[in-house]
Amino acid sequence: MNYWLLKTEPTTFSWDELVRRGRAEWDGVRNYAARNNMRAMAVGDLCFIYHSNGKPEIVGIARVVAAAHQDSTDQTGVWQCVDVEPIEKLARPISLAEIKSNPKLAQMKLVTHSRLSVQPVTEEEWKLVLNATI
DNA sequence: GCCAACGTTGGC
DNA sequence: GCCAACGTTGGC
Repeated sequence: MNYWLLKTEPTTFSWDELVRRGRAEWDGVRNYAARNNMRAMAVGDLCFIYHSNGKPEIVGIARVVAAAHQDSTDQTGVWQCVDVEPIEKLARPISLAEIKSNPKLAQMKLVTHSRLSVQPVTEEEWKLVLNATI
């Protein structure tokens, strides 16, 4: 199983909205690197949900429930998305500042490739973030 | 295929 | 609102 991080602007689509819907297409991604990461996802993989813009922080965990398929908001056939469902909110959100200040997390794509909206997370990083919430 | 111009993202 | 980073576009 692999781990990922999905960015979203909460004013457009927030964690709470994902919980309200129960399941959602992670659509609207228009970046090749991000799309390729979604193609690499398998059902059962876990994703951090990250709120960008305003108050940057990881807020919750979602699970991939459908592998990459045609993005219903795209007419060109180029873009794809996965479906995810919310699993749980973090015990407390982990801010970008906190991630940057932790030397063990300084290599996260969130820090080194800050604009990539769908990114892989290593198992070690995943555990370190979860440990930080306790 | 290079690279300048331009648009977007997203932290601050 | 500013601006750095970076992806995309298009002329040559």
